[in-house]
Amino acid sequence: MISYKRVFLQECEKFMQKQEVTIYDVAREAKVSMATVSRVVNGNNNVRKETREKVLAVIDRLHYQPNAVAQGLASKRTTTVGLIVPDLTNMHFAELSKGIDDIATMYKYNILLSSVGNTLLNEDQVIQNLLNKQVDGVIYMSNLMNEKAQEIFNRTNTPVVLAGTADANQEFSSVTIDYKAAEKEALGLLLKNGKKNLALVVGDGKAYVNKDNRFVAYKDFMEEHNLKNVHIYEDAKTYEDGYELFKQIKADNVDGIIATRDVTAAGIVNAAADAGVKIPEDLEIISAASTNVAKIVRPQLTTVQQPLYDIGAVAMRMLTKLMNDEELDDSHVILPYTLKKSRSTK
Amino acid sequence: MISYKRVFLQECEKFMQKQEVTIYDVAREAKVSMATVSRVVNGNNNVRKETREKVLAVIDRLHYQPNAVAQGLASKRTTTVGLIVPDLTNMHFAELSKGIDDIATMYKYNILLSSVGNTLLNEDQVIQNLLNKQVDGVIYMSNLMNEKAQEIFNRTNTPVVLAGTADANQEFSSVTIDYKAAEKEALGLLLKNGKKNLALVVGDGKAYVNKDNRFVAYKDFMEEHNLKNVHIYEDAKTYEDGYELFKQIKADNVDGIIATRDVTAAGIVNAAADAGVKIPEDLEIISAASTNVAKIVRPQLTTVQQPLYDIGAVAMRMLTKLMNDEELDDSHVILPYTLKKSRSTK
DNA sequence: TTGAAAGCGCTAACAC
DNA sequence: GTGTTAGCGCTTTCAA
Repeated sequence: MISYKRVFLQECEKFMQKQEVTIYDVAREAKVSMATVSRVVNGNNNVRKETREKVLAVIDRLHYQPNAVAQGLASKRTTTVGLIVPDLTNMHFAELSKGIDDIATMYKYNILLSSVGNTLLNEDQVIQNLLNKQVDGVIYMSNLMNEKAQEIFNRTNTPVVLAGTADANQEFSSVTIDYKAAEKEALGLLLKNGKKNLALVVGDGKAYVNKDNRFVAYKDFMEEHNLKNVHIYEDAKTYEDGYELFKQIKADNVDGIIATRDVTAAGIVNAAADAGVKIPEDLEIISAASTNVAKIVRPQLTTVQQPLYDIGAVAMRMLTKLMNDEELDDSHVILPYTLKKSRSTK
Repeated sequence: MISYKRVFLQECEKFMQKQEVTIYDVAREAKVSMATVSRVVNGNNNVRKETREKVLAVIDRLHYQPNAVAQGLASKRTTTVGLIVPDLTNMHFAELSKGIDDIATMYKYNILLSSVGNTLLNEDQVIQNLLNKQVDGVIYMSNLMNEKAQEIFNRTNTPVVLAGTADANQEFSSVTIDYKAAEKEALGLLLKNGKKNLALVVGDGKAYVNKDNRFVAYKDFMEEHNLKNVHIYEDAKTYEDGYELFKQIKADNVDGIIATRDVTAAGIVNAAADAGVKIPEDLEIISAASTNVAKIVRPQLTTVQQPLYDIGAVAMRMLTKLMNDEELDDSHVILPYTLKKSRSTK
């Protein structure tokens, strides 16, 4: 019965649209079983050389390509990993993604992308959707996981690695830098340069790196050095936000700034220039990120150099191990950063 | 027999790891057939209200989530589209991707990402891999499709839309701007401002937008206006490339530049400033792209504003129609651009 | 409105 | 080294 259908389809194909060649067709043409074709396709060694060659010839002639969806269903592995990212147009995430992508490619994984910046879908819906697609693993780079999302991750066996972020309880594997130490070192530089009225400019105040790290480090530092004027500016996400914020900064007599995004820092720098405020004489500024923008703006920004590409790459490498049921040497990798001095500080 | 296995698994689940609830389990618990559960899950109206509610209650209780891989195999639709992009850290592609992503989300498609910047895999291998995963459609935004890739696309029924690029023969649906007109308008501005020694600075000279559009428009323009000194600089991709290139530009006495990337333009601008060359008095420059960088660099860049987000969004919308077997009103959409004058030209 | 059953294209025991 | 066969979890006729 099936063979009738096959024959019919074959006849159709001659006149109609492009065929879908299946493993079944290859087996028939090569006069072997499906299992043997499967073995050849998957590089299994238990195939006689001549058989292999015969099968490969047919595969070539018929332009056979395995259906990865069927493979996925049968083998329970999709060779696909989910990537959860807030916004690809933010260079921070683009750089992380590149590291992830390169290692994923190396290990023959595809990437299923999910943005969560969008308000159309909640984060937990996005994650559930990804898991329903049977991804073998997930890399999470968003700012803060909500409770529902955590619950979902806990209910599944799919391994998860956080890249460039972490959860407060360290329940998930993660790759980060020491954000607190970086923050303190940067503040230390400003203080050493004689600045006393130090401010913190961040994008999302609720993000783990800010709330649980930079804010803490900043407050510690201020207390340690007996500095009373605490200035934390939140929601400064764009160049324009930075440019606008400068008025406030000036009104507050701030003379030293750590900005978490360098587009924001660039906005502040340009606004200062336009207002005749001299950098670094009257105002010093350090960016906690470092993309192209940091070297394009004049004066060039002193930055905390995060190894974003490496963070992504290491996270993906860790994920490949987890997907392979290997043990991790370290579930919470902390990569080194460097404070790169440039013209926006003395 | 099956039921034995089920019972065994259920017993296991109580002690062991997290379960995988299937449509079969839901059907049994709700005392209906798999078909009915399937209908409920897929919002089919042919289900009595009470039955639906009963099933939904069980789904909720069991935390049932459909296996999208199995759905894909059975229905031959994966609700996934492939995205082929050279480099996500290039803002041009990041912006395009955002438009694509938003519309994809709106239509409930996931995005399977494939970078082709990587030399590990050829473009055609990447594309074949995407198709093997049974994506319902593909958005292609790379620079130039090689022949093998075209062949693969032609052999498949999977619809393809090119975003921000096109093929010379217009065989594929595409969304672009009128690159030639934009180029000529920009050159016209430089000429009007008294610049005579006009140069073109591009990244990839083999890219369709350059080879078949900007180069052609440039050469036309030069001929039309009887300008003899043709200067085309290729492979200027980064800020540093731009900065380095300035020496050559100066040596060639160029006084007007169109640069296709604004990081490159920024490099040229900063190099000019460092060399004491005045912009726009001695050298005018227009960027054919416009990202944040164009407004951060001083003097701000005059740019050709491409509606990148819209190009991506329209391309994805077109793809949804093609995947739905709808007719397209127009297979080659051309979106408007604007020449936005700023401080890098008079 | 519901159910039974035949696939979707492949993998992986298991048998030979 | 190769074939047989029973699934993977779902959709989709077709019949009732």
